[in-house]
Amino acid sequence: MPGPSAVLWDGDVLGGPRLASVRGRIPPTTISRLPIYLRCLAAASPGATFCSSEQLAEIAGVNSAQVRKDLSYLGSYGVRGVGYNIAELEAQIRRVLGLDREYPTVIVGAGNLGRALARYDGFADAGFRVVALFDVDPAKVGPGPAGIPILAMGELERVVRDEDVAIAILAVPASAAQGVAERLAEAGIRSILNFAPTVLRIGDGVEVRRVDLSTELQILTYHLRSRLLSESG
Amino acid sequence: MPGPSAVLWDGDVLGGPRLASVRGRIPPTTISRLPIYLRCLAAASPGATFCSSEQLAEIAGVNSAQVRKDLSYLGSYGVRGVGYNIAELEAQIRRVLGLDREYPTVIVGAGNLGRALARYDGFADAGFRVVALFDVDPAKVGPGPAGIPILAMGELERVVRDEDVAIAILAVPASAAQGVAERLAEAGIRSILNFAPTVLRIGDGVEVRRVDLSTELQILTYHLRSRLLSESG
DNA sequence: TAGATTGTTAATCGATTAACAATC
DNA sequence: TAGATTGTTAATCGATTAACAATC
Repeated sequence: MPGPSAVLWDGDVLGGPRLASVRGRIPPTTISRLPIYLRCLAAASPGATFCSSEQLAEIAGVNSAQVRKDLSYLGSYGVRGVGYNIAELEAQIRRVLGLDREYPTVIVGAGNLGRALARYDGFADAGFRVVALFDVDPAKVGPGPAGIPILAMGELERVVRDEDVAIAILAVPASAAQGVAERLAEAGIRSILNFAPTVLRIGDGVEVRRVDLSTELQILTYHLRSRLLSESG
Repeated sequence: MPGPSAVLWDGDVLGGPRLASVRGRIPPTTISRLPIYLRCLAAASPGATFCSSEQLAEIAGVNSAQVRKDLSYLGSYGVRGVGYNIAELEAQIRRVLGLDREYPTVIVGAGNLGRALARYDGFADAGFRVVALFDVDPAKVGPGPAGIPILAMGELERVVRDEDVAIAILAVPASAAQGVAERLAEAGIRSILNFAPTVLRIGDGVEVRRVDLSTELQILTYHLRSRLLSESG
């Protein structure tokens, strides 16, 4: 086993004995594709044991060289002439993404979006357990959707501590987002999924990902418009 | 005026006389930042007339050289030594993104997410008018959220035609997404915002953007895990 | 062995950013 | 003019992809 100074971090810390280590940084673009591959593998033919990069690329809608390069960052899970062992590869991707445990999650903002997200099955399916919703409006406090309680904002720090919450989903108005994000960071949250249409300014210790619904639509209209112009021009 | 062969497309087609043309392709990464800039400009100090690339960069959370490069693709809207005229720049970004008109939009899937999206103010604020929701479940057909009707899937083609719908928001289960996307394409929809956790395989004539909620959370867990490992390692 | 497919190299492509001349 | 800031160039960085040797 190499000394700790030889590796940046080591996939074997949580992994099984059969599996090679993950060495060095995995590029962000690769990370963002791993969940897609995971889903494609889960959807692969039930009987199959192996899956080629070509097949995976076809389902995921990417280039097969990209699949091979992406997977090479995880270590060697392919068999030349055969393909990738589906079960092994799935396990390794889950391990690299940290999906071999459950993540207590809170949703801040119990408006339309927050409540819909609380009911969204996809989160639970992927191992994200929503332990509570929070809202500034005292009238909303009480039993919430899908059996998840809606709590007062004052409870935030206590719940984060008691339930060991690592992830917060931010579904508050843009005007409130920055303030709430700062409170979450202060309470010890290290990961925020931000649905508020605003750029959060927060320390490096907190990872923020933004899901910006209007922005996505506006990018679509750019293409609609340019297609229109090229047709009429 | 240059001949049509000299430009790929021309921002003046819908633009005012004062404004320079947009020539050539705007890089996708730039397009995806334009909505952010637009929001930052709208949020800029109400009294101000000009805004520097440095200020804009600060609010948008990007490098100021990037702001200048991005904006340079739109033509020359800055004044050296002064900054960008906020109102002019806003107008030009809206024009480039095609936001100088309204877009009739449909939401397919009247589940939790579809209904929450129908109620989401951000869409209407940005000029996206949701004309109808659609659902396979006949029991859901009838008056829907925010005064928007829930219609049977059979009505899809008629509504798309009659209301000149260009954008569809896909909020159906993954298993149904591909089939619905093909119907939408067939009906003449050119832009799809896909919330179903699946990669759509569809012709080049249809622009698809994916919003993948579980994937976003899984990217967060990757960083949580690697932070955990580097702390304990 | 012959056929298939990986893992990796090297080329290409595109995006970011520092630096600075142009110019308000 | 002096100070400020743009617009653009060139350097750097990172991501994609074709090609192919390694090898099952």
